[in-house]
Amino acid sequence: MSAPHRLTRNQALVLETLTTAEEPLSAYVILDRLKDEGFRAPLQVYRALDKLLEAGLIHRLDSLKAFVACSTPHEHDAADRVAFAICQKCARVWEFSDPAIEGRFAAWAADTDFEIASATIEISGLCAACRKAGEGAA
Amino acid sequence: MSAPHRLTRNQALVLETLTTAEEPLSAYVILDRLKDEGFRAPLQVYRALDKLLEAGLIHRLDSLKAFVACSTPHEHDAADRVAFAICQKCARVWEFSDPAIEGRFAAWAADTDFEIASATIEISGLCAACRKAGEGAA
DNA sequence: CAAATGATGTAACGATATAACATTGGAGTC
DNA sequence: GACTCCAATGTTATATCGTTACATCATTTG
Ligand SMILES: [Zn+2]
Ligand SMILES: [Zn+2]
Ligand SMILES: [Zn+2]
Ligand SMILES: [Zn+2]
Repeated sequence: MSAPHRLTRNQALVLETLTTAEEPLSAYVILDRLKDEGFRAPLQVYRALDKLLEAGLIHRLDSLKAFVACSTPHEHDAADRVAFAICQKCARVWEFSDPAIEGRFAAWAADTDFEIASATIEISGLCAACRKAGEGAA
Repeated sequence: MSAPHRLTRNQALVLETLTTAEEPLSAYVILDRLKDEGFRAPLQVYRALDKLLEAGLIHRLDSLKAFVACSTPHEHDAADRVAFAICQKCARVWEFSDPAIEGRFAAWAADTDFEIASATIEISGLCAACRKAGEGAA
Protein backbone atom coordinates (compact mmCIF):
# COMPACT_ATOMS: atom_id res chain seq x y z
CA MET A 1 0.00 0.00 0.00
CA SER A 2 0.83 3.66 -0.08
CA ALA A 3 3.71 4.39 2.23
CA PRO A 4 2.90 7.47 4.33
CA HIS A 5 5.11 9.67 2.23
CA ARG A 6 6.66 12.56 4.03
CA LEU A 7 5.35 15.79 2.57
CA THR A 8 7.57 18.22 0.75
CA ARG A 9 7.57 21.88 1.67
CA ASN A 10 5.17 22.84 -1.11
CA GLN A 11 2.83 19.99 -0.32
CA ALA A 12 2.83 20.86 3.38
CA LEU A 13 2.11 24.51 2.64
CA VAL A 14 -0.82 23.68 0.37
CA LEU A 15 -2.21 21.18 2.85
CA GLU A 16 -1.93 23.65 5.69
CA THR A 17 -3.71 26.29 3.64
CA LEU A 18 -6.58 23.90 3.02
CA THR A 19 -6.68 22.65 6.59
CA THR A 20 -6.80 26.15 7.95
CA ALA A 21 -9.48 27.35 5.58
CA GLU A 22 -13.14 27.22 6.58
CA GLU A 23 -14.27 26.56 3.00
CA PRO A 24 -13.03 24.78 -0.10
CA LEU A 25 -10.44 26.78 -1.98
CA SER A 26 -9.72 26.98 -5.68
CA ALA A 27 -6.19 26.33 -6.84
CA TYR A 28 -5.74 29.98 -7.71
CA VAL A 29 -6.89 31.14 -4.30
CA ILE A 30 -4.34 28.80 -2.76
CA LEU A 31 -1.72 30.24 -5.09
CA ASP A 32 -2.63 33.72 -3.99
CA ARG A 33 -2.44 32.83 -0.30
CA LEU A 34 1.00 31.31 -0.78
CA LYS A 35 2.54 34.21 -2.70
CA ASP A 36 4.43 35.21 0.42
CA GLU A 37 5.88 31.72 0.70
CA GLY A 38 7.39 32.01 -2.74
CA PHE A 39 4.64 30.51 -4.87
CA ARG A 40 4.58 32.08 -8.31
CA ALA A 41 2.86 29.76 -10.77
CA PRO A 42 -0.32 27.63 -10.82
CA LEU A 43 1.69 24.51 -11.46
CA GLN A 44 3.31 24.74 -8.07
CA VAL A 45 -0.13 24.44 -6.55
CA TYR A 46 -1.49 21.81 -8.92
CA ARG A 47 1.52 19.57 -8.43
CA ALA A 48 1.13 19.68 -4.68
CA LEU A 49 -2.63 19.10 -5.00
CA ASP A 50 -2.02 16.05 -7.17
CA LYS A 51 0.20 14.46 -4.56
CA LEU A 52 -2.17 15.29 -1.74
CA LEU A 53 -5.06 13.79 -3.69
CA GLU A 54 -3.05 10.63 -4.29
CA ALA A 55 -2.28 10.45 -0.59
CA GLY A 56 -5.97 10.82 0.27
CA LEU A 57 -5.31 13.92 2.34
CA ILE A 58 -7.54 16.21 0.32
CA HIS A 59 -10.49 15.97 -2.05
CA ARG A 60 -11.54 17.86 -5.14
CA LEU A 61 -15.16 18.96 -5.22
CA ASP A 62 -16.16 18.84 -8.87
CA SER A 63 -19.30 20.85 -8.33
CA LEU A 64 -17.25 23.73 -6.91
CA LYS A 65 -14.02 23.27 -8.87
CA ALA A 66 -12.32 23.57 -5.52
CA PHE A 67 -10.30 21.56 -3.04
CA VAL A 68 -10.90 20.71 0.58
CA ALA A 69 -8.85 18.98 3.26
CA CYS A 70 -10.05 15.51 4.12
CA SER A 71 -11.89 15.64 7.41
CA THR A 72 -10.67 12.23 8.53
CA PRO A 73 -7.60 11.24 6.54
CA HIS A 74 -8.60 7.67 5.90
CA GLU A 75 -7.97 5.31 3.10
CA HIS A 76 -10.88 5.95 0.80
CA ASP A 77 -11.39 2.43 -0.41
CA ALA A 78 -13.51 1.52 -3.34
CA ALA A 79 -15.81 -0.19 -0.89
CA ASP A 80 -16.08 2.84 1.36
CA ARG A 81 -17.03 5.73 -0.86
CA VAL A 82 -17.31 9.16 0.50
CA ALA A 83 -19.97 11.78 -0.07
CA PHE A 84 -19.97 15.50 0.55
CA ALA A 85 -22.62 17.94 1.63
CA ILE A 86 -21.84 21.54 0.77
CA CYS A 87 -23.65 24.53 2.21
CA GLN A 88 -24.58 26.99 -0.52
CA LYS A 89 -24.36 29.89 1.88
CA CYS A 90 -21.34 29.38 4.14
CA ALA A 91 -19.59 26.87 1.84
CA ARG A 92 -18.75 24.58 4.72
CA VAL A 93 -18.41 20.92 3.82
CA TRP A 94 -19.53 17.76 5.58
CA GLU A 95 -17.84 14.56 4.54
CA PHE A 96 -19.63 11.30 5.21
CA SER A 97 -19.96 7.80 3.91
CA ASP A 98 -22.88 5.43 3.97
CA PRO A 99 -22.53 1.71 3.27
CA ALA A 100 -26.19 1.61 2.29
CA ILE A 101 -25.60 4.11 -0.48
CA GLU A 102 -22.60 2.15 -1.64
CA GLY A 103 -24.78 -0.94 -1.55
CA ARG A 104 -27.40 0.62 -3.79
CA PHE A 105 -24.75 1.64 -6.30
CA ALA A 106 -23.30 -1.83 -6.22
CA ALA A 107 -26.75 -3.28 -6.81
CA TRP A 108 -27.38 -1.04 -9.79
CA ALA A 109 -23.94 -1.86 -11.14
CA ALA A 110 -24.58 -5.59 -10.80
CA ASP A 111 -27.91 -5.30 -12.60
CA THR A 112 -26.40 -3.27 -15.40
CA ASP A 113 -23.12 -5.15 -15.58
CA PHE A 114 -21.19 -1.96 -14.94
CA GLU A 115 -17.90 -1.98 -13.06
CA ILE A 116 -17.60 0.99 -10.72
CA ALA A 117 -14.18 2.58 -10.43
CA SER A 118 -14.90 5.85 -8.65
CA ALA A 119 -17.73 8.16 -7.76
CA THR A 120 -18.50 11.83 -7.35
CA ILE A 121 -21.23 12.37 -4.79
CA GLU A 122 -21.86 15.95 -3.77
CA ILE A 123 -25.07 17.31 -2.37
CA SER A 124 -25.72 20.99 -2.12
CA GLY A 125 -28.07 22.81 0.22
CA LEU A 126 -28.22 24.75 3.44
CA CYS A 127 -26.64 23.79 6.71
CA ALA A 128 -28.48 24.08 10.00
CA ALA A 129 -26.70 27.25 11.07
CA CYS A 130 -27.38 29.05 7.80
CA ARG A 131 -31.03 28.04 7.76
CA LYS A 132 -31.45 29.31 11.30
CA ALA A 133 -29.73 32.57 10.41
CA GLY A 134 -31.92 33.02 7.33
CA GLU A 135 -35.29 32.32 8.95
CA GLY A 136 -36.03 35.87 10.01
CA ALA A 137 -34.43 37.54 7.00
CA ALA A 138 -36.90 36.81 4.21
CA MET B 1 -45.05 25.38 -13.40
CA SER B 2 -42.64 25.56 -16.22
CA ALA B 3 -44.57 26.05 -19.43
CA PRO B 4 -43.11 23.80 -22.12
CA HIS B 5 -41.37 26.71 -23.74
CA ARG B 6 -40.93 26.38 -27.43
CA LEU B 7 -37.24 26.22 -28.21
CA THR B 8 -35.48 28.92 -30.13
CA ARG B 9 -33.33 28.07 -33.11
CA ASN B 10 -30.10 28.13 -31.13
CA GLN B 11 -31.56 26.05 -28.34
CA ALA B 12 -32.93 23.50 -30.80
CA LEU B 13 -29.59 23.24 -32.58
CA VAL B 14 -27.69 22.67 -29.34
CA LEU B 15 -30.22 20.13 -28.13
CA GLU B 16 -30.11 18.26 -31.42
CA THR B 17 -26.32 18.18 -31.29
CA LEU B 18 -26.44 16.63 -27.84
CA THR B 19 -29.24 14.22 -28.69
CA THR B 20 -27.40 12.99 -31.76
CA ALA B 21 -24.07 12.56 -29.99
CA GLU B 22 -23.10 9.20 -28.50
CA GLU B 23 -21.16 10.82 -25.67
CA PRO B 24 -21.30 13.95 -23.53
CA LEU B 25 -19.97 17.00 -25.32
CA SER B 26 -18.14 20.02 -23.99
CA ALA B 27 -19.53 23.44 -24.78
CA TYR B 28 -16.62 24.11 -27.11
CA VAL B 29 -17.15 20.90 -29.03
CA ILE B 30 -20.77 21.89 -29.50
CA LEU B 31 -19.61 25.29 -30.68
CA ASP B 32 -17.32 23.68 -33.18
CA ARG B 33 -20.04 21.37 -34.51
CA LEU B 34 -22.38 24.33 -35.02
CA LYS B 35 -19.94 26.57 -36.83
CA ASP B 36 -21.73 25.81 -40.09
CA GLU B 37 -25.01 26.90 -38.56
CA GLY B 38 -23.61 30.30 -37.81
CA PHE B 39 -22.33 29.81 -34.27
CA ARG B 40 -19.31 32.00 -33.60
CA ALA B 41 -18.89 32.54 -29.85
CA PRO B 42 -19.03 30.39 -26.70
CA LEU B 43 -21.84 32.47 -25.28
CA GLN B 44 -24.18 31.35 -28.00
CA VAL B 45 -23.68 27.81 -26.76
CA TYR B 46 -23.69 28.57 -23.05
CA ARG B 47 -26.89 30.59 -23.29
CA ALA B 48 -28.68 27.77 -25.05
CA LEU B 49 -27.27 25.26 -22.56
CA ASP B 50 -28.56 27.34 -19.65
CA LYS B 51 -32.09 27.32 -21.01
CA LEU B 52 -31.99 23.62 -21.79
CA LEU B 53 -30.74 22.91 -18.27
CA GLU B 54 -33.58 24.98 -16.82
CA ALA B 55 -36.03 23.06 -18.94
CA GLY B 56 -34.62 19.75 -17.74
CA LEU B 57 -33.80 18.64 -21.25
CA ILE B 58 -30.08 18.24 -20.67
CA HIS B 59 -27.67 17.68 -17.79
CA ARG B 60 -24.19 18.89 -16.99
CA LEU B 61 -21.77 16.22 -15.85
CA ASP B 62 -19.47 17.99 -13.42
CA SER B 63 -16.93 15.21 -13.43
CA LEU B 64 -16.52 15.57 -17.21
CA LYS B 65 -17.21 19.29 -17.61
CA ALA B 66 -19.54 18.22 -20.37
CA PHE B 67 -23.21 18.15 -21.25
CA VAL B 68 -25.52 15.31 -22.16
CA ALA B 69 -29.11 15.12 -23.39
CA CYS B 70 -31.55 13.85 -20.79
CA SER B 71 -32.40 10.26 -21.56
CA THR B 72 -36.00 10.59 -20.43
CA PRO B 73 -37.00 14.26 -20.36
CA HIS B 74 -38.76 14.17 -17.02
CA GLU B 75 -39.22 16.70 -14.35
CA HIS B 76 -36.24 16.06 -12.11
CA ASP B 77 -37.94 16.72 -8.82
CA ALA B 78 -36.09 17.20 -5.60
CA ALA B 79 -37.65 13.94 -4.48
CA ASP B 80 -36.53 12.03 -7.55
CA ARG B 81 -32.87 12.71 -7.95
CA VAL B 82 -30.97 11.35 -10.84
CA ALA B 83 -27.60 9.66 -10.94
CA PHE B 84 -25.25 9.00 -13.82
CA ALA B 85 -22.91 6.18 -14.65
CA ILE B 86 -20.21 7.12 -17.11
CA CYS B 87 -18.04 4.63 -18.95
CA GLN B 88 -14.39 5.66 -18.81
CA LYS B 89 -13.68 4.02 -22.12
CA CYS B 90 -16.60 4.71 -24.47
CA ALA B 91 -17.95 7.70 -22.52
CA ARG B 92 -21.51 6.48 -22.79
CA VAL B 93 -23.80 7.59 -20.00
CA TRP B 94 -26.54 5.76 -18.12
CA GLU B 95 -29.03 7.91 -16.28
CA PHE B 96 -30.93 6.34 -13.43
CA SER B 97 -32.62 7.19 -10.20
CA ASP B 98 -33.06 5.15 -7.07
CA PRO B 99 -35.51 6.10 -4.34
CA ALA B 100 -33.43 4.13 -1.85
CA ILE B 101 -30.41 6.33 -2.53
CA GLU B 102 -32.56 9.41 -2.21
CA GLY B 103 -33.86 7.97 1.04
CA ARG B 104 -30.39 7.53 2.45
CA PHE B 105 -29.49 11.10 1.58
CA ALA B 106 -32.69 12.32 3.14
CA ALA B 107 -31.92 10.34 6.29
CA TRP B 108 -28.44 11.81 6.54
CA ALA B 109 -29.86 15.28 5.93
CA ALA B 110 -32.46 14.81 8.66
CA ASP B 111 -29.81 13.63 11.13
CA THR B 112 -27.55 16.53 10.32
CA ASP B 113 -30.28 19.13 9.96
CA PHE B 114 -29.15 19.89 6.42
CA GLU B 115 -31.62 20.97 3.74
CA ILE B 116 -30.82 19.38 0.39
CA ALA B 117 -31.32 21.56 -2.67
CA SER B 118 -29.58 19.59 -5.38
CA ALA B 119 -27.11 16.79 -5.89
CA THR B 120 -24.32 15.71 -8.18
CA ILE B 121 -24.12 11.94 -8.35
CA GLU B 122 -21.79 10.55 -10.97
CA ILE B 123 -20.16 7.16 -10.93
CA SER B 124 -17.34 6.30 -13.27
CA GLY B 125 -16.23 2.89 -14.46
CA LEU B 126 -16.51 0.44 -17.30
CA CYS B 127 -19.67 -0.57 -19.10
CA ALA B 128 -20.40 -4.20 -19.98
CA ALA B 129 -19.47 -3.81 -23.63
CA CYS B 130 -16.13 -2.18 -22.90
CA ARG B 131 -15.24 -4.77 -20.27
CA LYS B 132 -16.03 -7.55 -22.67
CA ALA B 133 -13.97 -5.89 -25.39
CA GLY B 134 -11.03 -5.45 -23.03
CA GLU B 135 -10.93 -8.95 -21.59
CA GLY B 136 -8.60 -10.43 -24.19
CA ALA B 137 -6.50 -7.33 -24.68
CA ALA B 138 -4.44 -7.16 -21.49
C1' DC C 1 31.33 10.48 -7.73
C1' DA C 2 27.80 9.10 -11.37
C1' DA C 3 23.34 7.82 -12.61
C1' DA C 4 18.61 7.71 -11.67
C1' DT C 5 14.65 9.62 -9.74
C1' DG C 6 11.59 12.96 -8.07
C1' DA C 7 10.59 17.82 -6.88
C1' DT C 8 10.86 22.62 -8.32
C1' DG C 9 10.72 27.13 -11.06
C1' DT C 10 9.17 29.50 -15.02
C1' DA C 11 6.91 30.63 -19.24
C1' DA C 12 3.66 29.71 -22.44
C1' DC C 13 -0.52 27.78 -23.63
C1' DG C 14 -5.10 25.33 -23.72
C1' DA C 15 -9.79 24.64 -21.96
C1' DT C 16 -13.86 26.23 -19.61
C1' DA C 17 -16.98 29.97 -18.50
C1' DT C 18 -18.68 34.80 -17.90
C1' DA C 19 -19.06 40.15 -18.24
C1' DA C 20 -20.40 44.01 -20.84
C1' DC C 21 -22.83 46.18 -24.32
C1' DA C 22 -25.09 46.94 -28.59
C1' DT C 23 -28.70 44.99 -31.56
C1' DT C 24 -32.54 42.30 -33.13
C1' DG C 25 -37.09 40.06 -33.04
C1' DG C 26 -41.53 38.98 -31.49
C1' DA C 27 -45.74 39.73 -28.33
C1' DG C 28 -48.77 42.69 -26.71
C1' DT C 29 -50.84 47.27 -26.62
C1' DC C 30 -52.61 51.87 -28.65
C1' DG D 1 -48.87 50.43 -38.45
C1' DA D 2 -46.34 52.65 -34.48
C1' DC D 3 -44.96 52.07 -29.68
C1' DT D 4 -43.29 49.54 -25.79
C1' DC D 5 -41.44 45.77 -23.48
C1' DC D 6 -38.71 41.90 -22.91
C1' DA D 7 -36.25 37.84 -24.28
C1' DA D 8 -32.88 36.23 -27.42
C1' DT D 9 -28.87 37.19 -30.15
C1' DG D 10 -24.12 38.76 -31.87
C1' DT D 11 -19.64 40.27 -30.73
C1' DT D 12 -15.57 41.43 -28.17
C1' DA D 13 -13.05 40.99 -24.37
C1' DT D 14 -11.96 38.94 -20.08
C1' DA D 15 -12.03 35.80 -16.11
C1' DT D 16 -11.12 31.27 -14.29
C1' DC D 17 -9.33 26.59 -14.31
C1' DG D 18 -5.76 23.42 -15.71
C1' DT D 19 -1.67 21.47 -18.61
C1' DT D 20 2.61 21.21 -21.71
C1' DA D 21 7.32 21.88 -22.16
C1' DC D 22 11.69 22.40 -20.57
C1' DA D 23 15.49 23.68 -17.69
C1' DT D 24 17.22 23.13 -12.95
C1' DC D 25 17.94 21.36 -8.29
C1' DA D 26 17.89 17.76 -4.57
C1' DT D 27 18.04 13.00 -2.90
C1' DT D 28 18.98 8.51 -3.26
C1' DT D 29 21.60 4.65 -4.49
C1' DG D 30 25.25 1.88 -6.37
ZN1 LIG E 1 -11.77 12.13 3.04
ZN1 LIG F 1 -24.00 27.10 5.99
ZN1 LIG G 1 -32.63 13.53 -17.02
ZN1 LIG H 1 -18.04 1.61 -22.41
